[in-house]
Amino acid sequence: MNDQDPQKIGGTGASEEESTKNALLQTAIALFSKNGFAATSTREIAKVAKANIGSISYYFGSKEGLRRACARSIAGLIASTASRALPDVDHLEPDEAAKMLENALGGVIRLMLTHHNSRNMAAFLLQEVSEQGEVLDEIYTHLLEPLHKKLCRLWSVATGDPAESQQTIMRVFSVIGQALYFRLGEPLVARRLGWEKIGKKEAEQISEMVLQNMQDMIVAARIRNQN
Amino acid sequence: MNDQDPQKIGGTGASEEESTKNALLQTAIALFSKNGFAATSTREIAKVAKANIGSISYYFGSKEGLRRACARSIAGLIASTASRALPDVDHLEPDEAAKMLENALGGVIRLMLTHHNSRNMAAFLLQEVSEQGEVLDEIYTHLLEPLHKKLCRLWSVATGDPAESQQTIMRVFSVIGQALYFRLGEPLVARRLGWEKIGKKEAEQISEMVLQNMQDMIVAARIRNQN
DNA sequence: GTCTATAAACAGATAGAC
DNA sequence: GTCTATCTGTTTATAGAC
Repeated sequence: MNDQDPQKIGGTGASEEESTKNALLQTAIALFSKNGFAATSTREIAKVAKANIGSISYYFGSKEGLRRACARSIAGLIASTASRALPDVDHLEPDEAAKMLENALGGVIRLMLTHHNSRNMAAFLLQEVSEQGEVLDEIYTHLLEPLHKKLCRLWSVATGDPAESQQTIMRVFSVIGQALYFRLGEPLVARRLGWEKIGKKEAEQISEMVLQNMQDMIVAARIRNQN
Repeated sequence: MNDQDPQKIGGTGASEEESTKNALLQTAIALFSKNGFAATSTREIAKVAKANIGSISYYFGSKEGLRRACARSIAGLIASTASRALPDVDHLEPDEAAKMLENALGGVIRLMLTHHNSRNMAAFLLQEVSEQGEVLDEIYTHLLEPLHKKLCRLWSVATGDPAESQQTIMRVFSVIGQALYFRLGEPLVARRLGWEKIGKKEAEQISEMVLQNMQDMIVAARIRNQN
């Protein structure tokens, strides 16, 4: 209806035999994200992906197996993207660390609010978290924890706060939360602001504001640490 | 057949004829919130509520009707609670407005993170927003918009920012977003902080930190407005 | 108002042809 | 690898007894 073709994501040359598998995966991510896992039937996925219903069992074993594959695919892509955006965190000056935090967060916000696949992925992960299924463990261990620790180290260098203190951990979560909310509450946010949808221009405004909030928080933390 | 008296939610005083209806409503909110609308069968609701399956049709017409009733009940309760917490917003000094924002936000965070019904309600509303169903319109018009406008006026008095500017609207959303994220991402947040769950003590810590962030944002906004 | 039985549609999974 | 037909169980909704 509205989502465009579920294309290969970061995908380079998936072999011809796997194109069906990949189409199923991308379609499933899109539909699960949009309508939820339980509300999406395997028949619908197969139909949209232009595959037959049997192929889901063939490639993924079951509907639950398809869900796991979706989660792994997304987590892996985000992790690799993040490790490229935050290559080396050590030996930085406070202002460099702050700048790196800004770049990373700004990039994530713009990507999450505008890029179609990213929107789907964020929605998918959120549902997995709220349903607390089996994949949650994997998401936490392989994706969230290493990424969050890296951000906390950056925050520590930028502000002088200790990197693994409860305060720092919560503070970093609250910055992430600001960004995520604009994706999650998009229908409400857009309407309240008189926007038809959140496009490139609107994402830029949101990004600027969240980054300014973070900057204000960093400045305040530095002042607190001067005492 | 509308849902006034949303006060009786954990309800002791519901009239005898309506106790079945109320049990169905509360059970539905809990199960829809926990497992999602599509993943929850009417059979399960009836069983948990100790009612028979036919009673859902009898009282609410259909499963979709039950969902609408849940949304209305929650929106009504939140709206009435909020209007009690924020009775009069006019003729305030900046520091009074800031204090009122703090009290309201702190109250919401503590309630949302600890009180069982509030947790369910927040989860339910979030799902409705992300699914963009019919009730979304009602939630926006009767709940979010009036409440958000009130908060923006408070923010305006506290900081000097114009009340209905895009900046102010986004800023208030970002504060709400911080609070909501800790509810939404609770499984991840708790694990990262080494907490088993978010209880009263933990909610207090989160509340303090978010309120400090808001205070920092208000101070920074005041400074910007001095130019 | 409450409850049971049942209809009609739909779900996920699979066997087997090609 | 792909596709169809079909099995088995579950879903919502409803008709009708009490």
